[in-house]
Amino acid sequence: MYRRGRIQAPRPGIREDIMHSYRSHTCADLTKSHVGETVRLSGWVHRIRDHGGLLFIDLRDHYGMTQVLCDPDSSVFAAAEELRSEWCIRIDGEVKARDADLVNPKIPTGEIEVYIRDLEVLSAAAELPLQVFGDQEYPEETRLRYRYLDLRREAMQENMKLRSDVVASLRRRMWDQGFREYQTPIITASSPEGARDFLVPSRLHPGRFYALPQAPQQFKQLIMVSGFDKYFQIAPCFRDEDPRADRSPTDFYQLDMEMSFATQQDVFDTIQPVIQGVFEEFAKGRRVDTEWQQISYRDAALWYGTDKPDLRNPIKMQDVSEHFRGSGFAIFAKLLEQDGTQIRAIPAPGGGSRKFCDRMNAFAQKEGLPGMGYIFWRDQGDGMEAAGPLAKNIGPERTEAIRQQLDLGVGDAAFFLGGKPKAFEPVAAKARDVIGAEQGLTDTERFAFAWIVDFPIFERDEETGVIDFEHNPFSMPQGGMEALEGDPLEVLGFQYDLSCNGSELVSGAVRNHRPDIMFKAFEIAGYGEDEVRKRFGAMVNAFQYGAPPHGGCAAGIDRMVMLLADQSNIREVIMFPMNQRAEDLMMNAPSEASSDQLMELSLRVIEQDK
RNA sequence: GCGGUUGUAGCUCAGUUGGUUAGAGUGCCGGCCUGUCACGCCGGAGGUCGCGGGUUCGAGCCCCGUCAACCGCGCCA
Repeated sequence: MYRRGRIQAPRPGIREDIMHSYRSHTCADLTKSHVGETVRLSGWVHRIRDHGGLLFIDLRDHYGMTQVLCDPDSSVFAAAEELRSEWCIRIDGEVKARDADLVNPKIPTGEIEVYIRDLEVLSAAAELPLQVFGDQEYPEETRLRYRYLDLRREAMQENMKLRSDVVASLRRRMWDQGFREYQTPIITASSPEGARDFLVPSRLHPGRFYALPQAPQQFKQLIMVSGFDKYFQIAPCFRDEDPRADRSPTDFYQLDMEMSFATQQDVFDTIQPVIQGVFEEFAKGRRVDTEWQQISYRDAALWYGTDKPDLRNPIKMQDVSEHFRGSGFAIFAKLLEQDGTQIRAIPAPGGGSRKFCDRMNAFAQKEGLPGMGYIFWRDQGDGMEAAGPLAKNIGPERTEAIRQQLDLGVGDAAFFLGGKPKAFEPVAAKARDVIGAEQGLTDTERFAFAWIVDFPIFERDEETGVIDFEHNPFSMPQGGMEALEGDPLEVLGFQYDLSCNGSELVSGAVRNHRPDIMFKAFEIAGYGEDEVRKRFGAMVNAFQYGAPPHGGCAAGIDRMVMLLADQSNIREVIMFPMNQRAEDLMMNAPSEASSDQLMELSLRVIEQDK
C-alpha cells in the first residue's frame, strides 16, 4: 500500500531503476524543505491557466493540490499545451520556491511549485458531463449517472473520508468495550414482520425464495444464545421500501450490537461512550451533549409531538385543556366534550407579532389542519395586552391563566392545537421545529441527545380496533408475564430510541428471551403458538435451550454521518446510492433478466397492465 | 398509489402583458497572452424551450394531457 511521503526520491536526479513508476510524493507533500529536489507526481489536471509562454497546472490527487508549471524551454511544452481538465498525468520536475508575493496561502503546498521536465499522459479524458473543479451544482441525475466524477469533487471526497473515519472509530470504540465483530448471512430467510423484503429466487429449490435481511436482528439474538456475550457488526440492512431524503432505498448500514446479561441501563452505559465519543471526535467545534436525559415515550409525545424530538430547540408543549373547557371559544370547548381530546399549547418566545402568528397559522393549514389558534402579548404603552382572536373569545382571566402556565410575557406568543393528540401531534412537532428555527431558539452548533424510553408494546388500530405490536415483537415487556395479564395497552416495553437533533439515531430493546412470555405477547396480538413457531421458529426453538437475558441496539451509520457532515440528503454520504425510484442509472439496475436466467430460476415475468 | 415543486444551450439560470432572428454566465473549440492560482482578452460552435394536443393571426409564456427529476404522504417490525 502506498503511504504518504514515504517513497524516497533519489537526489538530485531521477534514476529510473529505483524511481517509483508514478510518484515520489503526493500532491499534498511538497513544502519549502523539498526545494531543489527532483520529484515525480501523478494526478489529475484540476485547472489550467495558459499564459501562452507560461502554463500553470493545478495537479490534484486524493491528498491535495500542487501547482506545476511549464515554460517554452521545457522539451514537453507542446505536449503540456494539449492537456485538458481531468486528464490523468504523471510529471517529473524540480521543486522551486515561490517568490514571497507569489505564495498561495490557500493550499498547503502554496510555497512551492514544480517545473515540469517530463510529462506522461496516463489517461486522457473526454469532455466532462460535470466539472470537478469548483462547486457548481448539478442535477442529481447527472451526479449519480457519473458518480465516479462526482466523487472526485472536494465535498464528496470529504464526506466519504468522514464516513470511513466514522466507521473506523466506531469499530475501535466497540473493540475497546470488549465487543467482537461477527458476520451474519446476507442471503437468508424472509422475515414476516416489518418492512417489505427483497426476495432472492432459489435455483436449487424452484418456487422457493431467500430474502435479504432487513437487519441481523434474529441472528444477533441467536449469537447471544450461542454464548458470545458481546457482538457487534457494521451491518448492511435491506428493505424494499420507498425512499425519503434521509432514507436510502434498498440498503443502508447500521452499527448493530447485542450483549448478554444486560439491563436497559447497561446498554445505555455501553453505547453512549461510543456514540458520544464519535460525535466529539468529528464534531468540528459543535458541542456534544454529555448528559443524555431519558424521556418517556408518553412525555415525548406530550412535550414535542414526536418520539424523535429535536432537543436543540427548548420549546416544550403543554396541555392547556382546562383553560378551554366550557370557555367562550366554542370550537375548542365542544371538542373537549369528546373522549380522548385535548388542547395543547406551543409556547413561542419572541413570536409575538401578528405577522409571525399569521404565518404559523398558514403553515398549519398547509399541513392539513383547519388552522392554529394563537394568542400573543404586546405592550401598547399602558401595560401588557393579549391579542388575537382566541384571547377575545375566552376572556382576560383564562388568557392570563394560560400566560402564567406557559410563563410567557410581552413579545411572546402561544399557538393552540385541539383534537385527538395522535391527529395533531405530527403537525405540532413540525410547527415546533419551525418556531424554533425562525425565532433562533434552536442551537445549530450542538448535538443534542436523549433516550426515548418506555415505548408501549401494543397499540390499537383506530379503525379496526385490533391490537397489534406497536414496534417489534422481540422486546421484553416491563413487568414480564404479570404485566401481560392486565390491560395490554398499558404495557410498556424495555424498548428505546436515541434521538439526536430530530433524528432517530439508535433503536433497541432488552429482548424477550422467555418463550412463555413471548407466546403470551403474541397471543394478545392475535397470533397463536403455531403461528409464532412458523414465523420465528429458529428463535423459539433456540430459547428452549437456556437463552441468556440479552439486549442491544442498532445505530444508523448513514444518519450519523449525515449529521456530522451537516447534510440533509442521505445520498450525499453514500458512495453509490440509488435514485428516488430505487434505480442505479450508472450500473443500470434493476435490469431485465435473460430468459435463460429466468428459466434456470423457474421464473416467468408477468407483464403489468399500465 | 397520492400530493407539491421543478423542467429553456453540456451545466447554472434570465426571458416583461402572448408579438421580429430565444439571451447571459460557465463549460467546450480556435486565436492572442511569461506569474497565474475562479488568470485575462478576441472569436466560434452549441436550442425539438421535457413530450403530445389545444386556444390564437401569432405560444418558451395561456389551457388540457403526459413523462421525468426532486421533496413529502402512504409505507418504513
